[in-house]
Amino acid sequence: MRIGELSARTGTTPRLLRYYEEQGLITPARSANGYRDYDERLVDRVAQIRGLLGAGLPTRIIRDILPCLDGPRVIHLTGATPEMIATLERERDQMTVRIACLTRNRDAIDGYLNALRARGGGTPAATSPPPAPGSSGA
DNA sequence: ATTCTCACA
DNA sequence: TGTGAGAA
Repeated sequence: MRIGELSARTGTTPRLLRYYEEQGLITPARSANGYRDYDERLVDRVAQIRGLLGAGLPTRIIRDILPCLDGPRVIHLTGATPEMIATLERERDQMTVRIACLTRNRDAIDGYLNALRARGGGTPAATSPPPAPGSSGA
């Protein structure tokens, strides 16, 4: 399939798909006309990439661990070099930090929402927006 | 509609 | 980590 179809089926913009290629995350074949030709399996692969990126992993790490994931489930335990284990441990710890930060911000927003609802109830009209909650890290 | 590159946030 | 512009 061409980039437009993969774009539609993965919900990512074509521009982003080229960017992932540039980062070495995917390597589509080329048709005679120079157009990228994406394999069917790339649909799931892009979903995996988006999931990992959404979890906060940098493309560099994803590029390293992606070959170790064949299906939705982890398979290549064989490629578990001590190097990779260390990076995975670091990534896990960073995720823990991000989760804590997200939790704080969610609670801050929740508290603000509750305060609003407690005194106003009605539509807040067009007043100036409140300052953002603690933006430390996330 | 697809390709590329350069530049920017 | 992404986006926009301009040209082919």
